[in-house]
Amino acid sequence: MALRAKNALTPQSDARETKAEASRAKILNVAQKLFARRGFEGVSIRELAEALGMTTASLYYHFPSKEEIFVAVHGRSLEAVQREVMDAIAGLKDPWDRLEAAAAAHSRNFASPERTGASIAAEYYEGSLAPFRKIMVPQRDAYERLIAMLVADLQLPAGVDAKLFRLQLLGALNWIPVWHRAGSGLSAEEVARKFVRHLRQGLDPAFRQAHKKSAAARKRS
Amino acid sequence: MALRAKNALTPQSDARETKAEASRAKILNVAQKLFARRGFEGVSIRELAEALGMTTASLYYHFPSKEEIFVAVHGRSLEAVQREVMDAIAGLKDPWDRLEAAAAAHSRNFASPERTGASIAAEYYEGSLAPFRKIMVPQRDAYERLIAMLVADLQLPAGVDAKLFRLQLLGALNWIPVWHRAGSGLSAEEVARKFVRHLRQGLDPAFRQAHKKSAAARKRS
DNA sequence: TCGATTTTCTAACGATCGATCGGTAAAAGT
DNA sequence: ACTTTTACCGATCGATCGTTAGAAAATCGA
Repeated sequence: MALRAKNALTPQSDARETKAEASRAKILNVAQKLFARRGFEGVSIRELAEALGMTTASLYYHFPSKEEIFVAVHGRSLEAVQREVMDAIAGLKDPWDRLEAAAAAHSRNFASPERTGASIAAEYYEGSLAPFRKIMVPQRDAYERLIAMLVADLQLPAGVDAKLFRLQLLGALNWIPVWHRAGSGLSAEEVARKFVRHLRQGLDPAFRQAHKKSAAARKRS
Repeated sequence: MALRAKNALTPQSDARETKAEASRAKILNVAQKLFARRGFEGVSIRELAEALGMTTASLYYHFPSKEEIFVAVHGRSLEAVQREVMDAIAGLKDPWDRLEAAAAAHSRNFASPERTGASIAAEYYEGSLAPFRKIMVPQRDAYERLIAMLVADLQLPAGVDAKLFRLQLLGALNWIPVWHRAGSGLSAEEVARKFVRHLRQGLDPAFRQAHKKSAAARKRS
C-alpha cells in the first residue's frame, strides 16, 4: 500500500528502494517536459504513460493522482532552480552582478522546453489543481524569498518599490518561454542578463558613472 | 445552415440579423471571461453554455467549434486593446509618455479577470489550437506593430535592442494577471506605469536630468 | 393568420478523460 | 522452501469531452 512505511533502521541498509525511486524520477523527468509544453490540462496521463513506456495503472502505483505528479514536478523544479541560483551568485559580491547571475540561472531553468516552463504559472489556475495551491505556494515562497533578498541588497532608490521591481523582472523572465525559440539569436540566459542591465542602468546610481568612465576601476569587496 | 450566405443587397435593410449578432456578442463576452480565468482547455463548452443560460447545441448554431470561439475572442480582444491604446496615446507628444499611456491601456485590457488575461498566451500552446495559429498570429501582429512603433519612437540608446526592450516590457505587463489581485494596493494600470518608469529612468537620457531639476519645464510640442 | 425562416432545444453519439480493479512475475525476507 | 512485498500490467469503470441530428419553439414577412 504505502510506499514508505517501514522502520527507519531497517537492516538492509543502502542500495534498497532504488527501483521505485528510479521510476519516480523518470516519471517526473518526462512529466516535467510535457507539462512545460502543454500545461497541466493539456497532458493526459495516457500520453504521459506512453511516453514513459508504461501503462496508466503503473503510474498510479507511484503517484496517487495526476495532480500529485504535477505538485512533485513543481516542487522539484523550484528546488533545482533555487540550488542553481545559489550556485550562480556564490562568488559574486556586487548586488547587481548577483541579480544578473540569478536571472540567468532562472531563465536557464524555466525558459527551456526541456524544463518547467509554463507549469510554474499553472498553479494559479483554478480547477482541479486549486486544492494543491496550499502545497505549491509554500514551495514557491522559499524561492521567492531568495530573489527578494537579492533585490533588497540592491539598495534601490527611494520611490521604487522592491516588490514591484521584483515582479517586473520575474514577469519579463517568466514570459521568455512564450516567445523565445532556441537557436534564434540570443540564448535565454543572455536575454535575462540584458533585462537586468536595462533596469540596472536606471535604478543603480553608481552604474551609470562607472560605465561612463569606461569600465576599469571595479574591484571592491 | 450557413449564418451569412445571403446577397449583400437584401431588401430588408437595417435592423436585421441583430438577434444572431447579439447572441454571438454575448457568447464572446462570457467566453472571454472564462478563457481568461482557466485557459482554453480549462473551459468546457458545457460550462460555457450553462454560464450563458443556453445549451451546447445552441452554441454550435453560432460557432462551428470551440476553437473558433477562442479565435473570435482572441481577435476581438486584440482589436479592443489596439483601439484603446490608440485612444490613450492620441493627445500625447512625448514618446515615453505615449508608451506609458499605452502600457496602462494594455494592462487595463489584459490584467483584469473580466478581460482576456492569459488567453493571449494560450495561442502558443500546442494541441487542438495549433492549426489556428495562422489566424491568430496575424491578429496579434497588427497590435505588435503598434507597440513596436511606439518603442521605435523612443530613440533608445545604442546597444539596447528595441525588440528586446519591447519583449521585456510586454512580458512584465502580461505577467501582471498572474499575481495581481484587484483591490489590493495599486491598480494594474498604476503598476504598468511604474514598470515603464523603471525602464525610463535608465533608458531615456533626458529623463534623469529633467527629473533632477524638480519637474517644471516640460512642455514642448 | 399562415408559412417560412431563424433560433434554441432534447437527446444522444463516439472518443477520451482520470482512476481502479484483480491479477502476476520476480525479488526479498524468513 | 515458503511467504510476503514490490512493481507492473490488461481490462475496464463511470464521467465528461466536443459534437451532431432532428424536433420544437420563437420570430417574421405576407
